[in-house]
Amino acid sequence: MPRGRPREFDIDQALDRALRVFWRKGYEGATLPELTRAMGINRPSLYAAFGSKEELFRQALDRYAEGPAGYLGEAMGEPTARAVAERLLDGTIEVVTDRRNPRGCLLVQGALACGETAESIRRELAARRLAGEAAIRKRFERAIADGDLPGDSDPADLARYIVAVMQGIAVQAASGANRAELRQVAALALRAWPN
Amino acid sequence: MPRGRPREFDIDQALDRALRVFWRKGYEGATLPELTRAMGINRPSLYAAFGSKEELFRQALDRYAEGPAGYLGEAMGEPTARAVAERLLDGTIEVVTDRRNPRGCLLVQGALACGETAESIRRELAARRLAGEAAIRKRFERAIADGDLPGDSDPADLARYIVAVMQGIAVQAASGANRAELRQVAALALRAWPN
DNA sequence: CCTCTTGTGTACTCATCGGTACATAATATG
DNA sequence: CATATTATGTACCGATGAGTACACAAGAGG
Repeated sequence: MPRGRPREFDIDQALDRALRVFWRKGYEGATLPELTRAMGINRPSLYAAFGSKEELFRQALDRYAEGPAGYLGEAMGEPTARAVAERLLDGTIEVVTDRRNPRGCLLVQGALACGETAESIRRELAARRLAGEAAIRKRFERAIADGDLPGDSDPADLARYIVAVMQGIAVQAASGANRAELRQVAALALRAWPN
Repeated sequence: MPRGRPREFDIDQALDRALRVFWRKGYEGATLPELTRAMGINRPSLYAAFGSKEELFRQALDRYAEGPAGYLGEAMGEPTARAVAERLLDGTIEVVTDRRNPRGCLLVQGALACGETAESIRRELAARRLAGEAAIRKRFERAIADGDLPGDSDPADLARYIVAVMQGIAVQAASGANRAELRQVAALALRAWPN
């Protein structure tokens, strides 16, 4: 049984709300008053529950990976490399054009406007982007073994290409591109796919 | 003859230095102490010469368009749509991997971590990105008239695609991708080009 | 030489940033 | 009921943000 006064808010819901703020504003752009207001709690409660703004951000990143960016993991389960690529692009478009979501990619948006303080945040985000790319590369390596990618394809190049297009799509969404326009981008990008 | 005490610094050089800081840190991430230090002047001189941080940023954007992003205008002069696309991708790679430059694209990086204050900056950057895309689209429309793009190609889609890849490349560069890796991305992207 | 104009440098303003001290409220355990 | 423990809310902290007032310096025109 938990001792002491019980927490009066739902910590998962609060984290979700914080994620939205970080997603919209980036790490440094999200201020504590904004965060606490969106989370419906006050400052000391935030610090008691999450430790600090930076720890809160890292937990929000984890939640992002499980939730809005979950399509990335799901895509890995597609049967062929081409299906993986299609699913990655479609998933990106779906997320960045969903009206309930901020436009753009948290891993891209979050990194900027970093004072020296947030240099560690910048590295963290770059590391997470690279980890995603590495997972895709590994999936494409398997695809070559499976025979659904030509043996002379370079899985690292293909992974980098797909990730670049995904990130480009995210930026375009932030510039105001709509779903249909982004689907055309994805379709064009897939014309380059080896077969 | 100019009246009063003469300015003791080169205003163009100072603007160049400011551009570098904005490029590296974004609009809000660039602080006045950083800016004045890089520019070699003190705060009142900055305000006297440029008006405000926001006006300084806008002037830095103009300089960016003429300087580091000048390849965009040059690319429009290429004889065919494909050559334009190649030049755009190559130019992007050149700029974002030049060791003398910050990594990434000012128009993408600058927008982030915007408090409400800087919402106008955000819009300005989105507008400039869209203006660049529109210029590319117009060039591709001409290419169709010239016959060096198939008549059933959609210039808007192609422009959006190329811009997306350019922006993706810029993000990848910020993640640490090197020139050779980005050239592979560009080569892959061009496999999708209509012929 | 005096004055007018413009640039420079120091030292300030006020707002806001992330983070916290402290008093109080709410629960579990004894 | 008493006490230990944890959460909440107010009100603060020092640091730093953008922007500026003001005294002084350097030139031009008279």
